[in-house]
Amino acid sequence: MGEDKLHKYYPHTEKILVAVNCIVFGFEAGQLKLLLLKRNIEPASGKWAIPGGFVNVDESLKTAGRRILNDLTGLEDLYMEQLHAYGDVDRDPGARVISVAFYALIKVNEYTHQSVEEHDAHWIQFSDIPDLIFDHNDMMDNALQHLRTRARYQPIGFHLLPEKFTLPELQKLYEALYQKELDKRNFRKKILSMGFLDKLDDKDKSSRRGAFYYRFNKVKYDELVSKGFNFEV
Amino acid sequence: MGEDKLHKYYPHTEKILVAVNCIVFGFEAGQLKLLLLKRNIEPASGKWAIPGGFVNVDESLKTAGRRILNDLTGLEDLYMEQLHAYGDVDRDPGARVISVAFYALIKVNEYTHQSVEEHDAHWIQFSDIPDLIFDHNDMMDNALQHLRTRARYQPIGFHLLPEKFTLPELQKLYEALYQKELDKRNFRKKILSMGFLDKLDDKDKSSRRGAFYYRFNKVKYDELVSKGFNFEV
DNA sequence: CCAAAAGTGTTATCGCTACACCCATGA
DNA sequence: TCATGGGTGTAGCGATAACACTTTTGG
Repeated sequence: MGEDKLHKYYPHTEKILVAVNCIVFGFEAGQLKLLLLKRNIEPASGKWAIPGGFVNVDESLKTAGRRILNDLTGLEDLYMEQLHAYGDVDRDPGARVISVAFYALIKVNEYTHQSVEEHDAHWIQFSDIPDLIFDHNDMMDNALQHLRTRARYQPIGFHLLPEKFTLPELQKLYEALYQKELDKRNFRKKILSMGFLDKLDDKDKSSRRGAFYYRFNKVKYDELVSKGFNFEV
Repeated sequence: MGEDKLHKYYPHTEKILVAVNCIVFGFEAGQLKLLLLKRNIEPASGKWAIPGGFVNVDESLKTAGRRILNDLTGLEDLYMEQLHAYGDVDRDPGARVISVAFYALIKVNEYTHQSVEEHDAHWIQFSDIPDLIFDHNDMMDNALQHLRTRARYQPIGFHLLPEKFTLPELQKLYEALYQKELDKRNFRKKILSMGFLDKLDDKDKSSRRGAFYYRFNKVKYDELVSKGFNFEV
C-alpha cells in the first residue's frame, strides 16, 4: 500500500491521524469498574484518560484496539465491540485526531490485576470517575449507555463474570448495571427459563449456605438464537 | 492546526485517509429504497456505490457527511446518525482508507428526486440492490439492520414520511421495514394510544374513501420521553 | 351498485410483577 | 442456636394477538 497507489487514485486528499480508544469494563466486588490510565505524553500529561493509541497504516481498527488492550491487560481474545468514531476538529488540542472508540468487557482476576498495575492503569468504580481528558467523559458515558442497552438484549453480562458464577452474582451484576434492585425470584425464574445456563454440582462457599455455580452454555444459546429467540432481561 | 503542533505532540505517527459514506434511505410507493451512485473515479469507476467522500482536516465527520448529502440531494438538516467505522486494511484497493458510515433518512419528494437525478444518483428498491464496491454491501446490511432495530424503539419512521401522512401509509412503512404484514386494528390501537399523533381534518383522497392525515407531534413525544416513556412498535 | 380501501371492539392468552417463607451452614 | 444469605411458588394485572364486519365513495 504505497504512496504511488495513493497518488494515482486519490490525489490532493488530506490524511488525518487516526486513534483508537478502548473503554474497558470490569466487574468486581459487586461494582462495575472502568479501566483508566494516567496519560504519560503531552498534551495533558498526568491527566486521567481512557487507554488508547494511534492506528498504524498496516493494521485494521480492531487489530489496533486489540494491540492496545493486550499491551495493557496481557489478555487476548477479549470481547470487544466498536462503539463510535469521535471526529470533532478540535477534540484533541495536540492535533487533528479522529478516534474510534471500542468497548471491551473483561473478567477481572489476579492475573489481569497484576498486568494492569504494571502499566500504571487502574480500575476505577463508577461513583469515582474523575474528569478525563478531551472528550473521554463522553466516550465513557456513551459506552455505559451502550452496555446497558446491549445487556438487555444480549447475554453479554457473562463476559464480565468468571466462567463459573452464581445466580446471586449475576443478579448483582445486573443490579449494578441498572442501578436498581431486582426481585430474586423473578430474576431467577426469567434467566433460568431461557435455558442456556448449566447448573454445576459445586458451590461457591463464600456465603454460609453456599450458592450453586452456573455456566453459560454458548451452544444452547446459539441454538435458541437461530430459532428466533430473543434474549431480554 | 498546523504541522508544527503535530510534530510537537505526536511525532512519528502515520496519517491515514478518512472518508465518510452515507447510507440514505427513502420510502416511496410502499417501498423502502436506497440512494446509490455510479462511481465516477478510479478505482472501480462505473460500479455502484454508496455515496461518500473524503473528510477534510478542518471539518468534523458529521460536517463531512452533511456536505456530501447536501451536494447530492440539495437537502440540509437531514436526520443523520453515525453507524460504524470501517477500517480493514485492504477494504479500498486504491489506498488505505478508513470510512465512517452514516445513515440518513429522507422524505422523498419531487424536489429531491430532481436534485438526485442531476447527480446521476438513483433510488433503488431493496429487492434490486446490485453488487456494490468494496465493503459497501456490508455497510448497507448494517444500516438496514440498524434502521430496523432503531425503528422499533424510536419513532424515526416519521423521518421517512411527509409531514402529513395517513395511518395506512405509516403501517405500510413498518411492513416494508419488517417484511411482515401487521394487523390494522392492533397497529392503529397501539400507535394512537401513544398519543403523539395529531389527527388532521383533511384526508388523502388517493383512495376511494380517503384516509385522514396525521402529523407527528414532537412536543408531545418529547414530553412523554422525559416522563420515562418508551416507544415500542 | 359494486369494488376497494378505511375504520372500528372484544376476547383469550401470556408474560410480568409483587410478594413471604423455609433451608443450609459456619461461627 | 442463631444470623446470614440461598432458594422456592402463586395470584392478579396489563399488554399482546387473534379475529370480521361496517362505512365511504368514485367509477
